[in-house]
Amino acid sequence: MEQDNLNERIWQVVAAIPKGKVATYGQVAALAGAPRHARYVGTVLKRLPAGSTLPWFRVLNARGELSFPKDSPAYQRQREALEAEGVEFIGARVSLVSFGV
DNA sequence: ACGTTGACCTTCG
DNA sequence: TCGAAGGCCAACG
Repeated sequence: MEQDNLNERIWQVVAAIPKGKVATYGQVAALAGAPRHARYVGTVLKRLPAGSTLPWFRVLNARGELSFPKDSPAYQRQREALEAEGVEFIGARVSLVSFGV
């Protein structure tokens, strides 16, 4: 099924991230066919509808860190979810073991 | 239709 | 390695 909406294509890419792996916004955008829409990926995830089982927590920024401030509840929740999948955290950074490169 | 915002990325110092 | 500045493009008011 071809998604004409870039929005839905991003969902497919994020959903295609294997468990225990992570991807940057830039990579998700590139795999979605929009190398310049890195920011838009974040906008889409923020606008993500409730009830969607999309693994948005597997998407990090280019620095290999979470996109939320450390004092944010979402930050701790995302980090916990990633560690539960076997993601190796080095301080505030992640091994950035992408799935495709 | 215009200006501002933003879960970003890359380059320069 | 870290910090600041520029660029990019869709969504929102």
